[in-house]
Amino acid sequence: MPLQLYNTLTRSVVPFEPLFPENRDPAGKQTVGMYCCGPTVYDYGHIGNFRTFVFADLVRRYLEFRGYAVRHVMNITDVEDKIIRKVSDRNSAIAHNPASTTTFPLGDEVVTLLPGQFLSLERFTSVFSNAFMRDLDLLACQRPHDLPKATDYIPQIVALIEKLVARGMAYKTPDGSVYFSIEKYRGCGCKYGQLVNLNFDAMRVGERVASDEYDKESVADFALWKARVPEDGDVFWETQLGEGRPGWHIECSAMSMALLGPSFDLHLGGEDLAFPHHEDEIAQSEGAGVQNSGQPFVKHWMHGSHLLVEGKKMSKSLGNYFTVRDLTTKGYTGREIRFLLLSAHYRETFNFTLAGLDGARTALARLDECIGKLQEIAKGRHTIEDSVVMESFTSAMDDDLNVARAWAVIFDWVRSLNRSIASNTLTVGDAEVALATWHRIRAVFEIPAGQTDLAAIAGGTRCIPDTNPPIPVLNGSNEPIPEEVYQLVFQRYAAKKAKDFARADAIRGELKTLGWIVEDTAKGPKLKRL
RNA sequence: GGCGGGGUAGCCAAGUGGUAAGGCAGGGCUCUGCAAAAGCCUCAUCCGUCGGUUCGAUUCCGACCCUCGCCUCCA
Repeated sequence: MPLQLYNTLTRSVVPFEPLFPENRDPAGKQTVGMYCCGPTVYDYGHIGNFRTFVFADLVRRYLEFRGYAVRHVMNITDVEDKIIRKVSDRNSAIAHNPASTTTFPLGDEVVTLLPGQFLSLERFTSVFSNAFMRDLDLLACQRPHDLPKATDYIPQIVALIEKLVARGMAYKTPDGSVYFSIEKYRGCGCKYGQLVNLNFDAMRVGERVASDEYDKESVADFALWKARVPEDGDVFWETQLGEGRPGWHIECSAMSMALLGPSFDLHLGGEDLAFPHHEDEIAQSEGAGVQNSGQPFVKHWMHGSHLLVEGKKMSKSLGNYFTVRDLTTKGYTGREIRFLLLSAHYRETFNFTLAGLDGARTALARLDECIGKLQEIAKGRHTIEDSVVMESFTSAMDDDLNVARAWAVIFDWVRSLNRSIASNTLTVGDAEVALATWHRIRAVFEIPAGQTDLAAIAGGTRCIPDTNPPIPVLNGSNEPIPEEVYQLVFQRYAAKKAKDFARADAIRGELKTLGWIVEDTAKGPKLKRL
């Protein structure tokens, strides 16, 4: 069965076929162009944003697993109303004392401004775009191949708008802004409302139209170019369209087509982006008439559902608004967050909870423990994958990325391995096969190595003095064991041998205060980091 | 008001016209001097409610209840 993915355009799960099957990379792999709407960098991203980015990462990794060469593009929106407002607020605070050097913290960074200098849009957005990159890394998301910033694509944006104006799809208003005309677009036989069912008569769109959009001919029309206004400060570009800045939707059209061509395979984003953002992207991109005849702007649209936090919509007042660093501050790791985000189907609203994160930690420990034992048995070697497990895994993932089913396959497999390990029937060869299997699967979920996964095996391990045969102290953590801890383990061994169990238990308590757990295994004491 | 998702064990979450995956928590057990964040076993007569179709429905149809989202910046 081929890979099947839900396509918002058809509202159904359909086989995934590259738009240009004949395009291959040097290695002979079919190429896939994939664009995912990225962050607006005015603050830290929250866990909901990252659900979408982890989802995009999963799509990319699974396509790669399936043998495609993916080019992954994600935009960084670095000019936008909220950004401009934040920069301007900051600058009006600074303006009170323009004669001296100003220093203030911004996000994770410290900004220093010389006398007379103001915070620039670029400096401001770089702080949060850097933070975004760090969060992506923490969640083990592969960096997209291209991370275009809107401000670097002004010429392409302007060119696209001019094309739309030339084709009569867009009009200039008296203030100098340019709007896209949905009526003209539909008049050319194009369909507006491909991603959502729109009933223009029943829409309550008139009720909540922002008051500053009075220049539009029709309420559904949207801004391509916003003419410069005083509040923009020095955030404007001098272009053939006049002074101003791009609207929001147009940057994605301009950048995606600049990097992936006028027609490409996949476009992803959060479910809220389907309308109006993605709908408008289609209108702009196809309205410009740059595709070859019969080709769509995007073949396959995918949308990730939102998440709830502790059963509620995230909100600061409810205290359930989490950024990635809020969670790491609470002691959770990137892999735990990633695992939890990858535990539910992407089109299902997911309830993200702290208890779920705790559960993720335990589940991951079970996985780590199993892989660690396999490493010990196979001495880290791996051969070929277990075809039965790989087939079950692939068939689950082929079914519109059914990660829940895929994890069930993995945990069933872990249980059966544990049974064999416990009964001493797992051969070195079995372990090598199992490790190869995990190696493949892990490339998709990319759950970073846990403690025992990286554990030092056999060679180099220190042994308890004067034991014959030597009893090794097993390191089940991913950091070196301190000398102090080694000494305590040796003392505990001596106490146990002398049947001074009170002393042995006391030492276990001491180790715990030092952050180490000791488990007595058949091979020797095993240390894990608390 | 229009459109679109959901409601499955204490919690999270798959799934099927033929009698309920997986994870966490809970319970039991094993190894152990004792332990373990070690391992194994166990844990829903039942899938929002009420009707209907069917030999048989949690799965199909209808109604209703509840809930979330989009229609406006938003992952």
